[in-house]
Amino acid sequence: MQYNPNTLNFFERVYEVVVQVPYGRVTSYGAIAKHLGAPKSSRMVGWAMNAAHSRMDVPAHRVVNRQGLLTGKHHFPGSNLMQQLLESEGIVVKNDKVVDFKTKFWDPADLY
DNA sequence: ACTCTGACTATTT
DNA sequence: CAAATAGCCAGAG
Repeated sequence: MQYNPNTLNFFERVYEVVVQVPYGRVTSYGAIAKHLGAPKSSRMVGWAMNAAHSRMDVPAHRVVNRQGLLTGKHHFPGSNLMQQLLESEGIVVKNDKVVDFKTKFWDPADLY
């Protein structure tokens, strides 16, 4: 189902994907963007996360960059809340990077 | 309508 | 391996 990259619900679509990230798993901005049919709009996904602050149902802490780096940790309250949230889910974070990211990585396509 | 910005990514130095 | 570069596109002023 190819989405039409209209500005319509771009954020909403991002949220829909992010909320589906299973407990103890993480995904990347690029993967989400690609799933939305706009692989070049990974930055928009990050931007959407920024707006997702109002959405408490959006686990933004489960979204990291392609290297498993917690690039958005500075956008969370506190200094290391993002990492703590991840670790509380069983994710091992070292040096702001998800250990075994390859294994913990979850792709929206995995649902199908 | 225009310009600036950014929670990215791939490629190159 | 770290830093710089370029492409990318939608939101905000």
